[in-house]
Amino acid sequence: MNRNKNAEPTIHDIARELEISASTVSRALNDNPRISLKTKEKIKAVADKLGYRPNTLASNLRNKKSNTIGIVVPLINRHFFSSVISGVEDVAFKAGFNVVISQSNDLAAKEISIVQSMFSNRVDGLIISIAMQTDTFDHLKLFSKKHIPLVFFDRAVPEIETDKIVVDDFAGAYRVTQHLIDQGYQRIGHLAGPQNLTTYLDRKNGYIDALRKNRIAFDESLIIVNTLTSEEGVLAVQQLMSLPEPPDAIFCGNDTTALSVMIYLRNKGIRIPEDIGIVGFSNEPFSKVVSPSISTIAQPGFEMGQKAAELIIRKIENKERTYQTITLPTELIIRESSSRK
Amino acid sequence: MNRNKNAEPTIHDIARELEISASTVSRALNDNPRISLKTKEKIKAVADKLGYRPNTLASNLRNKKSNTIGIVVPLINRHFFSSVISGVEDVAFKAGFNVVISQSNDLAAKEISIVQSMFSNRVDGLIISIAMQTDTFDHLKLFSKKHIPLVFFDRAVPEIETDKIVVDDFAGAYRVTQHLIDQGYQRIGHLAGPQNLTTYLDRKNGYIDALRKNRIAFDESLIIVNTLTSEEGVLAVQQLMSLPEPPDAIFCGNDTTALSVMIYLRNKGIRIPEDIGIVGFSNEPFSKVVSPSISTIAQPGFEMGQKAAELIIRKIENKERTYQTITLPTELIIRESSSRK
DNA sequence: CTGAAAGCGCTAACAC
DNA sequence: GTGTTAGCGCTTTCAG
Repeated sequence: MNRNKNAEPTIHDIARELEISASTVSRALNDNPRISLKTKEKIKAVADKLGYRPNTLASNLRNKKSNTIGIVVPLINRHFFSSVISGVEDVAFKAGFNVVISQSNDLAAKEISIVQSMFSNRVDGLIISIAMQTDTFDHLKLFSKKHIPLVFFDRAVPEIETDKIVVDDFAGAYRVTQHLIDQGYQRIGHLAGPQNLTTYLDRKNGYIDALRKNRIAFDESLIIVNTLTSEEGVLAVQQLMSLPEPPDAIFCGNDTTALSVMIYLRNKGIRIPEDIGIVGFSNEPFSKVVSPSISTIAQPGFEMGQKAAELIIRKIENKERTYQTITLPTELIIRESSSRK
Repeated sequence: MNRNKNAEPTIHDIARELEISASTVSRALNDNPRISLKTKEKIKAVADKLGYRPNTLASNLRNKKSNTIGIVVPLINRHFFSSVISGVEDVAFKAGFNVVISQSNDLAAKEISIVQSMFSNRVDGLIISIAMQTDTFDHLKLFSKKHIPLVFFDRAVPEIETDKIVVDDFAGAYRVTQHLIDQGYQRIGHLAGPQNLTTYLDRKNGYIDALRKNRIAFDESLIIVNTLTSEEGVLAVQQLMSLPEPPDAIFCGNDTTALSVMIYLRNKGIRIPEDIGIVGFSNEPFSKVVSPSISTIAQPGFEMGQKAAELIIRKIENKERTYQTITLPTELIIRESSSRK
């Protein structure tokens, strides 16, 4: 029946050509040991001749799996996230999985919509870093409920018990704060991100803990919480510098704000690191090459992606039911913006 | 039959519950006007109650389309490419398409494998920027042959007639070279990328043309061709600076090499832009914030992605058969590294 | 070692 | 406005 020119050849076409059954063809193409080498070869030859390409859609439907891993990130176009995606793709491809990708733009509504669509598309597993905004989690619980592997990376939801790949934000923040203290800075401010996200909460807590361990008085007015965009970095530093006792160092919740803060201060004639020390978080590519270069905490994005993919693939294939939280180490990178000794 | 607990409900389950036929359910869920409002509502209510989620796989198989757009880039983790991906995702999602993504790592073999896998997955269209290495195109011709929409962006294959979204590399290179000349640079070198890629070829030609129009003698020894990594940038600048008559300006084929070249020269005590002018290409995020900031050509990555997605979706939906090449304008961004006047 | 037959979940011509 | 039926292309029991 499938005789018209531009229809894709199917296993039936090649079966008919050889006057055998489609099941044999299917088995041969899947290297089923029950098929003799001879017939396998014949079948593969005809498949080639006809330009046969398996229809994965059909196979997926039949097998009730899509061979696809979904990944949703706040923003594709951000170095950390694109590194993670790259890592996921790297191992997923080698394991024969496709990767479908979407970005939430840090919007809860879009995230929900994406996640539901991925469910409908029967992704075999979902890797996600939640949007800043997201504060309801039914769309994600759906996955756990249906026993579809779910892996959080970076921004995880504490109340959902599943696999998580995070970095040790607390320790990173602690170390970078300690470093500022070691450099002789005494009055250290902090630009914090949304506190509903554990990453930013942990960073703040690491900072507070470092102050406490060093018996430095903790001053609430030195902490500013926003969403850590360039613009908000500028607003925050304005606010900090207009305090009666302005800080002599600022731990910025990410490199983006660290940079905008530095530029603002430089324009005010304030010297970095002499007058004020600046550190960031994430080790964006630019932080190494700006002047002064920015001290920061490196997060291994590519490795996180690889780990997330490895983990989810193991879950997909073994159906193992134990969850783990993998905490990857961060690295303190000391550069010019905080080195005054 | 579908009675076991953790099986997903299907339209048959909801049909049985209401003692109607599955087709009615299908039609209702797809808002087919032939179904009365009442039954639609009843059906949707039951669907909700059962937690029904359409199985897109099945629907796709039946409809012979996957609602999926494939995109393959050399490297996900590169600002320009992740911007393009972001743009593609942006419009694809709004139009109800999924985006599956893969990276070739600039390896021809991996690219071929990816593209074939995407074909087997029956992507409705493919958006691709080819790998540096790729010099055979059968895997791509397959798409044109089967009339599956194919859109090239940035790095296109001249011999395949299809839609293309490119930037005007020639004009960009011309303008940036002209800018160097306007700044009084006379002996301008060029770091070029692989010449099998039209992007890099066009950049070189734009450079040569600008020299010619300005009656500047063209010196072959001032052009170095490599793959434009940081390391190769350093090797290239070493070679250029050891010429009997070294250049007084270098047009680097991308910002990455521009940066590594600058760092090398600075370490040698050569001043930029006073002693030597540097320009790059692509406007990587870092080029704005390094010191000196790098003059460069901005390519609208996000817009390219949006355009590519719009174009391919129109092709997917209309089956229109005319191809177009959209050339997006570039923008010359003059910064410190080339401004000595 | 191979074939027949059923079915994955959905859709759409065709009937009424 | 709704039901019947067949089938998308593949896999997989069950038989032989």
